[in-house]
Amino acid sequence: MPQAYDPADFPPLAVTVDLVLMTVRDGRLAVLLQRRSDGPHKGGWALPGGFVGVDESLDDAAQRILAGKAGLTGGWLEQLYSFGSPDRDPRMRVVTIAYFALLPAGELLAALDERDDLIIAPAGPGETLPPLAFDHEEILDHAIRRLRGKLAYAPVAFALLPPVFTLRALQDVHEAILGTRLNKPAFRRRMLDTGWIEGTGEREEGGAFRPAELFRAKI
Amino acid sequence: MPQAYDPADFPPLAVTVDLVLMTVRDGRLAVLLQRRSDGPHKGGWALPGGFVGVDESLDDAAQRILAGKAGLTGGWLEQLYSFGSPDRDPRMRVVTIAYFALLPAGELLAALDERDDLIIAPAGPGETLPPLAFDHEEILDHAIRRLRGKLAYAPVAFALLPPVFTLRALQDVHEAILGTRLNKPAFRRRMLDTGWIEGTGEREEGGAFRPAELFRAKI
DNA sequence: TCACTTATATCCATTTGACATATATCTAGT
DNA sequence: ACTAGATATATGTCAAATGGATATAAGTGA
Repeated sequence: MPQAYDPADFPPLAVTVDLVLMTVRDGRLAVLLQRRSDGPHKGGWALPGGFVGVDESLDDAAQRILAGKAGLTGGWLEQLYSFGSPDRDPRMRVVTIAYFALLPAGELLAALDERDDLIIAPAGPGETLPPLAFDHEEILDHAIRRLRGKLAYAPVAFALLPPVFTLRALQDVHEAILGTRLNKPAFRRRMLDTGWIEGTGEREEGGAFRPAELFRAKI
Repeated sequence: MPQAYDPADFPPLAVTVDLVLMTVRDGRLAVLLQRRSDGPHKGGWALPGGFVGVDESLDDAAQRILAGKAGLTGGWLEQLYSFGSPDRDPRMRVVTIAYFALLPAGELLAALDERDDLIIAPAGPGETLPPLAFDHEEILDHAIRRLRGKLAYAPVAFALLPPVFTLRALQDVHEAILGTRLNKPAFRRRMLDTGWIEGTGEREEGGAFRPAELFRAKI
C-alpha cells in the first residue's frame, strides 16, 4: 500500500460481520443463534459473526462466517444494514455490517447436528425469542422486515426450499414469513405469472390424495 | 471502556461515511460532487465523505458531513449500503457506509453559493457524469436505484420540493427520477390516494393559465 | 363410494391507463 | 371594456388489467 496513512490519522474502529441466517422449519420462520462462550453476555444468545480481515471484502467475510457455522455456501446471501452505535459493544467501538442469509431447513439441520452451541430459534410473528446480546434484536428485526418486503418482488423463497417443491410448500414458506394466510388459487396464479418457476412434469408421491405437481425455480 | 481489546487483536480498518446528496434541478436528477484537494484522484470528482469519529454513531457522522457541505439538516437522510472491497482505496483498507440524502434544489443552491469545490452534476438516466474517484460510481448507482425503488411506496419526493408545491411540480420530480413520462390524471389520483398530501386551498400565481392548487405533504 | 387435496374456472370488486371534457386564467384584438 | 383564443389545471368516463373469493372438476388411497 503506497502512501499508507499513519494509523494515528484515523480513529481505530473494529469492523465485524454479523449474520442473520434464517430458515423455515415446520411452517415457522426461524433464525440461527450461537451461544456466547465469553465476553459480554457470556452464556447468552447472539447472532453468529466475526471480524472482517484486512484483505477480505465484506461479502467474503460473510461467506466465510456462513461456511464456518453451517458448512454451506448455497442459499441466499445479501448485505442487510450496518450498525454502529458507539455503545453497542461495551468493550470498544465496533461497527458491524449485518448480512442476511437463507437456507432450506434440511440443509441447515444436517450441517448443525454436531454443534451444541448453535440453535435454530423460531422467530416468526408471534414467537418469543430468548433475549439477544448487544443490539442483535434490532438487527434481527431489520432482517425479518427485509425478508417480508422482498418476498413479493424477489425470488427469495426458493432459497428456503429444496430444488424441487410443490406449490403448497412454496405457499407455506410465504405464509410463515408473512404471518398471514394466503388465498390458494390467487397465490398459484401469481407465482406462475412471475415466471420464476416451471413445472417438472413429475408429481409428489405418498399422499392419500391427488398428488401435487413438482416445480423448480427457473434460473 | 472496561475489558478493552488489545488493538492487536483486531484488524485495523478505517471507517468512513460517504454521502450521495441528490436533488432535482430544472427537471433533472443531480448529485453533489466535491473536487478532491489531495490524495488519490487529486483534482477529480468524488462523493463528499469523512471518517467516522470514535464516539459518533454512523447516522451522526452522516448528519455532520451533510451539515458541513450544505449547511443544512432538513430533507431526507438514510443509510444506503456499505462498501468494503480491500482495494477500493489504494492507501489503506477503508470500509465506507454510504448514505443517501435528498434536498430541494433551492436550499442546496443557496447553501452552496460560496463553495467552488462543490458542484451539482446531472445524474439522471441519460446524463453523463465526470469520472468519479474510487468506487463512487458504483455507490451512486446504488443510490439512484434505491431512490427509484422507494418512490412508489415511500414519501421521498417531498424532500426534493419546497413545503408547498403543485401536483405538476411533484410529477416533474417523479418523472426526473424515473426517466419516464407519467399519465397526469392517473398520477394525480394515485398521489391523492396515498394520503401523503393535502390541499392548502391556496393557488399558484403568475401563470398565463388556470392556476394550480398548492399542496403540502402531510405528517 | 368417500375423504382429502390439487387444479382450474368463474365471478366480482378494485385498480390503472387512456382519452375526453369542463374550468380558470392571461393575452391579444376590436 | 369586452370578447375570442391559447394554455394548463381539474375531473369524469370507459375499458383493460389485477387480485380476492368461491365453486367445481380431477386424481389418489382407504
